Formats: sequence, C-alpha cells, structure tokens
Amino acid sequence: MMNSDMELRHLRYFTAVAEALNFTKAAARLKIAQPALSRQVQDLEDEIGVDLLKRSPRGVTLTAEGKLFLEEARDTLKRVEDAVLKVRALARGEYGELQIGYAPSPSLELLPPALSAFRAAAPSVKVVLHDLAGDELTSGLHDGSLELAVMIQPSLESGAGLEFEELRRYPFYVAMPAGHPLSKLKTVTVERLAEEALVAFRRLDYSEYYRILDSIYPPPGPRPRIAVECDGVSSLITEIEIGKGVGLVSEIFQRAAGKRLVYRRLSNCQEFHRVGIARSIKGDVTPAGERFCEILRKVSKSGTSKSARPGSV
Amino acid sequence: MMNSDMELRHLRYFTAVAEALNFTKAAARLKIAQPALSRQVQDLEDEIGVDLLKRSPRGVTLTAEGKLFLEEARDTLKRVEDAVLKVRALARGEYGELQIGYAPSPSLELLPPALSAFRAAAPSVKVVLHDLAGDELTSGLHDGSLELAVMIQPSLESGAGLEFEELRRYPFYVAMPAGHPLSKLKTVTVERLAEEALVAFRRLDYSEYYRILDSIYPPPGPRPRIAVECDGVSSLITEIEIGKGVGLVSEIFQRAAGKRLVYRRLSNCQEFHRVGIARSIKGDVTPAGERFCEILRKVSKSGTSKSARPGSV
DNA sequence: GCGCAGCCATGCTTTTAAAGCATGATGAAC
DNA sequence: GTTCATCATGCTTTAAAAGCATGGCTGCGC
Repeated sequence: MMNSDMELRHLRYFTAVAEALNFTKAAARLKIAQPALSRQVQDLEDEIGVDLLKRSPRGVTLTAEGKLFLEEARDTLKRVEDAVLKVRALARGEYGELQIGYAPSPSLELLPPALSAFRAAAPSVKVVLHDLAGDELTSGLHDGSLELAVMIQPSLESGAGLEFEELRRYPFYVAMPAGHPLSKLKTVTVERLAEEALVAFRRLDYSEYYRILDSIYPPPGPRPRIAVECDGVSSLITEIEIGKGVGLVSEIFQRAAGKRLVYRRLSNCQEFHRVGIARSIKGDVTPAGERFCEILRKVSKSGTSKSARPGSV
Repeated sequence: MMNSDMELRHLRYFTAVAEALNFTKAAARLKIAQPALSRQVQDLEDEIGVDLLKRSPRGVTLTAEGKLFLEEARDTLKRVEDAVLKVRALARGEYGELQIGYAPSPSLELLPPALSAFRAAAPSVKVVLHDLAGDELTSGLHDGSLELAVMIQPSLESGAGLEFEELRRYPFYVAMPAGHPLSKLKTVTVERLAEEALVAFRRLDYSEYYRILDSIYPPPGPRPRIAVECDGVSSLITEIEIGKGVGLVSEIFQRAAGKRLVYRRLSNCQEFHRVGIARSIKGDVTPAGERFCEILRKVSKSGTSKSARPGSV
C-alpha cells in the first residue's frame, strides 16, 4: 500500500538525476522534458517521504538518504535486467539445471563427448549427472527427478510413459575367463550359449537385461541357466573371472571392462543392445534438455565408433 | 532499450497471477479488472520475449521460465521495499554508520551510557568509535572522517570551523606520587603549583592542554616548568610515579587513572576542564548523529556524577 | 453428446497519469 | 544590478492503463 505506486521508472529517473546532478541534463539524456522529470522525482520523494536531493539553482546534490537510495536503485535496476537475461538464457537452453541420468558403460561412447560439447555450447547450465542402474533411471524419469537419461532401451513395463530414441546399437558378445572352453570358438551361437551357466544382472535393478534375454530366448524354449545375479558391472566381471559362468554383454561392455575377460561374438543373434535417450512423455522438456539431446544426436552420428548405427542393420 | 518499459507493476501483477494460478482471482486480489491484468502480463511476456505462463481454460501454470522469473520478481519487489524502509530508517537516524571520535578519559562518564542507550534506540546504526588524541579529533572533524567527537573543548586555532557544546566541566587537580611534599597540603594553590616541575602532554597532540595552561598561567607570568612531555595518559602516570614532576589533571582523570597517584585539588582556579560534543560547522549532520547528540545531552543531565554541570559554576 | 460453467482473450471506451510546453521563481556569478 | 542557468508550477496534450462488454475455448456433468 505504502509504496504501491513506485515504479522502475522512478528508479531510472532518479538514478539519471543522481548521476548528472542536474535535472536539465538528466532529462536530455532520458529524452524527456525537464518538468516531467522534476515531477517524477518529486513523486518518488513524496512516496518515500524523505528528501533524496538538495536542489539549488546550480544543480542538485545528493542527501545521505539519496546516496543510499541511489545504490539501492542501481542495484534493483541491474537485478531486473539480469533477471530478464537469465530468463531469456533459460529459454534458449543456456541457463538452468539439467538432471541427466546415465548407465555408465552403455553411455561410454556418447556421454563424454556430448558433455564436453554441451559445456562449450551452454556453459551456464549446471549439468547434474546421476550414475544409476537401469530401473532407477526409468523411475527417475517418471518422477521427474531426471529430465533425460542415456541408457539401454527400457523394457515395456518400466518404459511405459517414456519415449526412447535409439542412438546406437551394439551386437552381443559372450564374456568368459581366459581359457574357457568357448574361447576356442571364433563365435558362439545362441544355441550353444543356451547350454552355459550365465552370470546375469539382478532382475530388480536391470529389468531390461531380462527383456533382452526373453527376446533372444523366448520363454518356453531352452535358455542358459542363471548361475548368479550381480548388482553391477564390476561384480559381474569378478563372478565371470572366478568361473561361475559366462556373461552376455554388448560390444560396448568390452571397452568399459578392459582386458580381464575374453569375448566371443554371439553369432546368430538378431537382437541388439540399443542405447539412446529416454525421456518422460509428458514431462517438461527444458530448452537445455532439448539442446543436450540435439548434441547427443550429433555426437552419435559423427562418432568414430565402428559399431553399427540404428539405420545400418 | 530492450526492457525500458518494464515496470514494477508488471512484476507485481505477474507475481499475483503466479501465486493465484488464475487471472480472475489474481485480478480480484489486485482490485483491477481481469482483462487489464491479462494485458499487462502479456506485455511483460512480450517484453521479455518468453512465455512465462501456460494458459488453459481452467487456470494457468508456470513454465520453467515463469518459475525462474517469479523468484526474481519476488526478490526484486522485496528489495525495493527494503530499500524504502532503509532510507526511511536512515532519515529517522535508525540506520547507517556513525563515526564518533572520543578522548578516552574525558568521555568516561558520558560515552559508555550514551552508547548503550543509543544501541537500544537505534540498533541498526553501526557506530564506529575512534579513540584519538585531542588534535587528531579536531582534524578528523574537519576532514569529515568523524561526524562528531566527545572531547575537551578544543583550542581556538584547532577549533576553528567547529562548534563545541559543553556537557560537563571538571575542576583541576594536581597529581603526584605518594609521599610528595605537596601531598601534605589539603589543596594546592595556582601559585604554589607554579613552582613545581610539570609532567605535561605533548604540544603536538594536545594543544588544548596548552590552551588551559595559558589560561591558568597567562604568558608573561610565572608558570610550572615543563619537565617532560608525554604522548598519552599511561606515560603521564608513569613519569609522575617515578618523580619527574607533578601533573595537572582534571577530576575525571582520577577515575580513569586509578590509585597509582595521589591527587590534591587546585584550589584558586577558575578554569575548568570542559568536556562536550564537537562537530564540524558545515558538515552533514546525519539524523543518527543528531540522535546520538540528544542522547548524550540526556545522559549528561541525568548523570550520577558529583561533578559540577555547565550551569552550576 | 450437449449444454453449462469457468476462464482467458479481444475490441472498444473511459479514466488516469505521464509527457510536453510555456512561464515563473531563485540564487550564484559577473 | 543584471544575467544566466537551474529547478518548480500551471495548463494542455498524449499515451497508456483500467474498465466494460463480449466471444471463444475446454472440461465437466447431466
């Protein structure tokens, strides 16, 4: 109520007068007539109830109150200007916060180059990365705590309400310890693998693994026996290393896992490890998120990988 | 140019809509018609060039940009309001900074109670105290680094351009070590003191001391021999203690110095140690400074001291 | 499925207030 | 004392915000 008709105009005008220390010159700079300026500044002083300027026939001087108010007015004006710039930057995808989930090994080829390109394109966006297991990613996308995720295509159930955009596909390999019988073969057939014991991921955290398994080995038929379920990549490697069984992994896994294991191509398999962008169908897509996706697509196309791309099956 | 006709009104209106999530209700709360509100918010969005709200026939929702701008708008409005309050507080003497100089012993009775009363009356004023020698006070007042000082009445030369308001006057005493011949007398006459060696202050820093000396002992006549000049109270006490001479000090000095010395009243002396407020004649007197002076006067009147007050000579 | 209610936008008018113009008052400098 | 620059005041013009009436959209309930 008390200052309800103070406007930024008053601050702009007062600031101009305080800088010029002269109404006439300030009015010229503002491109308005001097009496209009005088009146607006008077209105401001009336509103505050304090004299901000001492008028004299040779110009004006600031009172102590005027000095204080000048600082505040400048600060406020700058703040408003910055607010507008921020909002515009946000709209252009160059400001804000971006919550990105990712599955570490599958995103190995895509995320690091995309992050560095994005950092160059939008340095004011704060990217928050979340290294999560498959189903933690889908739930994060659903509840909105993640805006997008770079991950393996989710299973139908957990992927409901999400859209998935495939960027890369990788053929499957069988991982085994050095000296394993299968290592004598050049490639392993689906049927041959069905006879092996399998070191798998935990169903709870990696339902997409079971989607793939179901797809390669449709339920009633024979499939590898699951010897143990692991909660992550490193335990998977260890379990295979100590001979609990073989692993069914994608090409990209090899690069992530290093040389502790031996790999053989799963030869007659039409299924691929599909890696791409997952997003909630109805979630707000921020411009920053959109921009990040564009960069991911570009990185994916221009990538130096030898692996097949979506179109080249 | 780009946001030169954005006004606080736009921020107020947008904030109201963002809070009500409904133009109609927000308009009612603002006591304006709904179309006026719609148009102002539209103007704001046009100005920024970004959609802040998503309209639907059942209300509005904030876009991500809208959320960001809402925070900024609230912040700006609060800032403006605070600025006005600060300026008003400054005008009332309840805000700002107050540079006060003081001479430690003479202000002993006045300053501590005044400071605590002022602190209670104007807690937001930052009081900066400067413990300085006599002539440092006067120069500080002249150059504007001090707004006021509680001190002994300055000499004519150094006090030019300053106004002095006497608050208290104290009779003079002769300070001497225990066992000094003068200590056998009940009081010391001016003539008797003229025969003694005097431990004085440095002329450079304490010209008012010499003003007083000249007043008690007008120049051509006899006066105490100055044995040594000291740069402060503690060295004065020490020099007297070790027998270099006696000191000419005021009643208030005793309380500051404690019981290391013995004091005898200077009996037939019309001169007093005058303590009060010194200010620059043309300097800006801030309301806080004015207020502090009022409190000083009140403290001085209501003080419990046994010393004479200005009127009661 | 259709009408109704709630909500927001648009077109036009009215009202408010800012801007402009002419002039007057003031005090410092010459 | 005159002059000049500077700010204030009175009145008019202009611009913009507010108001009013209305129309269109959409979701909900009958």
